[in-house]
This record gives sequence, C-alpha cells and structure tokens, in this order.
Amino acid sequence: MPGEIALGLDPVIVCVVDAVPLVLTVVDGERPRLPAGSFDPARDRTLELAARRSIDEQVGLNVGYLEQLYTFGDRFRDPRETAGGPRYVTIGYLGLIGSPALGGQADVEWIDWYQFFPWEDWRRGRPLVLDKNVVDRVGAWIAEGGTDAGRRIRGTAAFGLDGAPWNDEAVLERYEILYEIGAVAEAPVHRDVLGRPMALDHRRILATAIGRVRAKIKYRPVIFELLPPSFTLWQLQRTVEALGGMRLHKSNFRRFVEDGGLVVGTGERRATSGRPAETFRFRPEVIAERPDPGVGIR
Amino acid sequence: MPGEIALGLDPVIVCVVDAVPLVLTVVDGERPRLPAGSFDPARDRTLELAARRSIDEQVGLNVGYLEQLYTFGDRFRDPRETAGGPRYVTIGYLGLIGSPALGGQADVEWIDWYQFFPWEDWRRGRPLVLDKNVVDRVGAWIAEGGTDAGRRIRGTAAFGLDGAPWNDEAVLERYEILYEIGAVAEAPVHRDVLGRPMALDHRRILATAIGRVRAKIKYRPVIFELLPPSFTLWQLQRTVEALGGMRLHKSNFRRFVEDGGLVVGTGERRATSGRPAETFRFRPEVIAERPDPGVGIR
DNA sequence: CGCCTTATACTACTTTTGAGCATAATTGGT
DNA sequence: ACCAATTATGCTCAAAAGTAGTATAAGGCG
Repeated sequence: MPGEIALGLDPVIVCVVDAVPLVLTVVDGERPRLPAGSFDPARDRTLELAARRSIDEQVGLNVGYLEQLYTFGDRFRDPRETAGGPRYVTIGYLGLIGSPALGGQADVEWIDWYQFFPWEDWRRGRPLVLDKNVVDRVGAWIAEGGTDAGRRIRGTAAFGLDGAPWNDEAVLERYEILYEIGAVAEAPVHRDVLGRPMALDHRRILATAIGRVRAKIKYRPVIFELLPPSFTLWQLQRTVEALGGMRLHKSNFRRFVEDGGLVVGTGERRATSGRPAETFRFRPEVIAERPDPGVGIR
Repeated sequence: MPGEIALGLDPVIVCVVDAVPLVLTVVDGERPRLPAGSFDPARDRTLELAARRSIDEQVGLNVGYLEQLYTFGDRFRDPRETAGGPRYVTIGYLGLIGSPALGGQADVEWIDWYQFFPWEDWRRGRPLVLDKNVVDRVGAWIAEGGTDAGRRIRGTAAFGLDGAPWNDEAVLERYEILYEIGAVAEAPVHRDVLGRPMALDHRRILATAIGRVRAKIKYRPVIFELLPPSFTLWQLQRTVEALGGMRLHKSNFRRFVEDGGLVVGTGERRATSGRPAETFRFRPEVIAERPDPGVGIR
C-alpha cells in the first residue's frame, strides 16, 4: 500500500511590460512564492483545467496560454512534509498573459524575474555578478572535482567559461550548479548568495519556466501571447529581448519576422519619438508553412 | 479536503537494433502496455529514482539515460478509476538504452514503435497509409470545422497538407488529431483505425516520447546513449534515421558530425561488406563548444 | 584480375545569417 | 523655415551553413 500523495499546482505566470519580464508572485512572508494551488480530483476533469481554475481563484486571472512544465517530487521539497504524512508532489505550469491586470489581492505582486536571476540578463552587457561572484566559484567547483570531466564540461558549458558560448536556455542548469556550490539561499549550506530567493523550490520552478519560454519562442509563435493583437516590430523585438535577456540586431530581426511570414503589416502607423512605426499582427498561416515558426534569432 | 491521488510511473524505454527503434512493452493482454509502476513516497527520495527502481523491478533493466516527459491526469484515463476512488495520475519517462538485454520476464517484449505509428516512418518514402487513410479524413475534419481557421492550420501543419513541410517532431499532435477524428482504436468512437493500439493512454505517452526524442537528438548528444562506445558513422546515421523516420544525406551527415566535433575517429577500422569503416566515439568536449550539440540535420 | 560493395573525399551551388551603412519620416527647438 | 535629434525602414556584402551531387579509395569475392 503506497503512501499518500498531495498533488499541487505551481503556475509561473509571465507578462512583459516595457521590456521587463514579470512573474506573478505572492508576497506574504520573507520570500516570494508562486501562486500555488492544489489538485482536487473531485473538482477538475484535467490537470490543466485545475491549474486554470486555481489561478483564477488565487489571483483572479484568466491566462490564455498555459503549458505543463515539469513535475517536482523530491522528498522534503515542501516543509509541510512530515514523517508519516503525504509527499508533496507538484506540477509546474507556464502561463503567458498579455497584460498584468489582476483581481486585486493585496499580497499578489508582479516581480521582474531578473531579480531572481541577475546573471541571466545580458541586455546591458555581460552581467557584473558573473565576474564578481560566479566565475571563480564555478572554477573552484570544477577544480575541486579533479579528474571529473563531467563536472568540467558541465560548468564550462553552463557559464560560458573558457570562451564557450552563453546558452540562454540553460537557466535551470545554471541554477542547479549554483545550488550545488551553495551560491543560492535555498541551498542547505550556502554563503555569498546570488539573486533574490523564493519560497520552497519555487526558484527552481521559475528557472525551468524561463528556460522553457526562451526555448519555445524560437520554434513556436508563443511570443504573441505576450503582446496585444497589433504591435510595432520594435515592441516585438523588445519583448523577445526581455525574455531572452539579450540584444538582437534590429534589421536582421525585422527581416527574419517579416520576410519569414511570421507577421504582416496592418497598414496603420503609430507615433513614436521619431519616425512613426507601422503596426503588425501575427500571421497564423505561418504555422503550416514553416517547420519551426518562432523568433529564433541570435 | 482534496480527493485521493494514485501516482504512477510510465516509462518509455527505447533501444535501436539494426535501424529498428524498439520500445519496451508488457504484452499480457489484448493490447501492449508500458511497463508501468507506481510511486511510493515511503520508498523513494525522488521521482526519477522511483522510476529507475520500478524499471529495474519490472523488467530487470538499468537504464542509463532517463528524463521526465509529461504528467498525465485526465479523469478516466485509467479504467481502474471509480466514482469514490482515487484519480490515477501518471508521470511519463523517456529512457534510452544501448542494448535490448532483459531480465528474462516472459511477457516483456521489444516492439518496433512504427507498429504503433506507421505514418511516422518516411525512410522508404511517404508512408502509404497517409494517402490511403489519413489525408482524406483530416481534410474532411478540416472542412467540417467550417470557418475554424485554427483547425485548418492545425491539420495542415501536422500532416503536411497543401505542400506544408512534414514536421518529424509533431508526433503527439498528429496522434491527437487522429484521436479526435476517431482514427485510432483508443478513441471512444472510432472506425478504420490506424496502427496497433496500446492499453490505456499509453500510445499517447509513446507519442510524447517519440516527439521528445526526435527533438532532443537535434540539440543534445543523447543519440550516443543508444550506441556502443565506438561505432561507425553509418551506424550512427542509421540510428538517427531510425528515430527520425527519415533518410539523411550521407556525406553531409558525415561532415556535420565530424567537422562539427561531435565525434572523433578512433583510428581503428571495422570490416563491412565493402571498404572497411573507421570507428568513432562521442567527443564530450563538444558540449562546451557548441550551443546545441546534436545531430540536427535534414 | 575485374567487379561489386561500402567508405570517404571533394566540388559546385543555394540559402541563411551576421554586421554594418544609408535613407526616410517624424518631433522639437531656434 | 530650417536644423538636429530620434526612430523606422531599406539595402548591401561577406561569411557561414546547408543541399545535392560526383569522384575516388579500400576492401571482399568470383
């Protein structure tokens, strides 16, 4: 007779406002947490519907796009776990929403996700925290591994050491290495911690979400879930850059999305502080035309 | 007080023998099923460890590579579910293994996964079943949708209609459309069904696994989990082709993996029925050199 | 030896990507 | 009215990557 399971739902709800990627949190204690819910099989026919209802009940929000991320079930991942009690397993979800309108709960807050992962934002150049606090410690961790080639390759690839390229999608891998070397406050033993901590393993779930969304925008047109129906190309680019934490080449980005058939001009123009910009809308037919219709550009 | 949860584990264990992609099944009834286990929190510290132990106990197999796929929890996905009873939630896993050695259970069987998905194998040209049975029915389903542009784009993209390219990774999407139109035996209402059915929703889980592994080999070097430590380039290519269900251009494939630093020659040669081939081994350093070290080639 | 088979090398061409510069259309100040 | 600043948009060019072949090499076998 297997022990008891408590199945939770942990949604990472993302919105981008003025090139700042925001994640929806509940701040009712020391550390922000995700607006978690629990799955009651008597009420919901599917896990996704349960997640949607839980989000609606918790924060009064109707997310358009929602996808399952990963299921977390390590022992003691939730401090409520006791010797004879249930295991707290939780399913992470990624939700995307176009505007940060909320139901009005007091303790709900949108937070810039780079507060939790300052080393992930390369838009204003290489993050200072890397050379100040990360590179040396990862190097020490590699050296400490001695002949462990796996550890060397892992660390080098994750943090772009020795000239290795930075992989914007390896968010979880980096977080896990930092956890392993005690550089985040969630680790059982830690010092000189980086980034703002979250409750439980929620920063790990957020890392999973960021990695997923960074990968996904490159081959699925999910970026448009975060934008109004019509937008300028600069708005689109800034949103992509916000998620990816990197700058893109303007003309090449335009060429990619326009010639690639991802967007189509509306003919209307919008005032800027310079030449007015044409507005565009997503062109859904591209899904059937290209194998990977996303904004996959370096 | 939420209802009870029974948490299962459904591993899709894959092995490629002579260019045939095999999946490990239990055949003890009408329909093959995955070698499922159940998660007992009292015994296992993590979900992955539970999956590994379950696989070992069920089929006496030690998989090297194992990754979580997706968590399935729809109401009535498991026929054991009753009105007052628990919801049977299960976590799918993908396991890769180099050789089909087994512990010796009688009802365990390796089955060519294209028996379950005959429309996914394009190695000997376009699968006949597509034009015989699929294209018309998907077309009818689209027409039936009337002005529903979503359905048209979805069907066109998934099955490569109207000249759209075939996307080898959209295995689950195709299965789900076939389920929706009643072209698979697992659908509640069906006729003229395609492919061999599996128990419960196991064919859906297998579709998820095939899609995942087809995507994954393009950006992670997981293909080597399915090969011995040293292999010829033709062996490597045939294994990739088996998973992807498509043929690759031989010289270009060689150039890609060799010049790309994914493999390195051992200097040894192996007899073939023609000129002997050099053997190669995986070169792990590539992980730190290239952003997406996989066999991503058309 | 000549022929078959498979491995490996090389070439020509096309497409995509990366980086930079040029021009266009506004606003706001003088 | 004109100029400078600002942002949008268009264009070019070289490098890199991908596509599709053909040519040659090295074995086995009659």
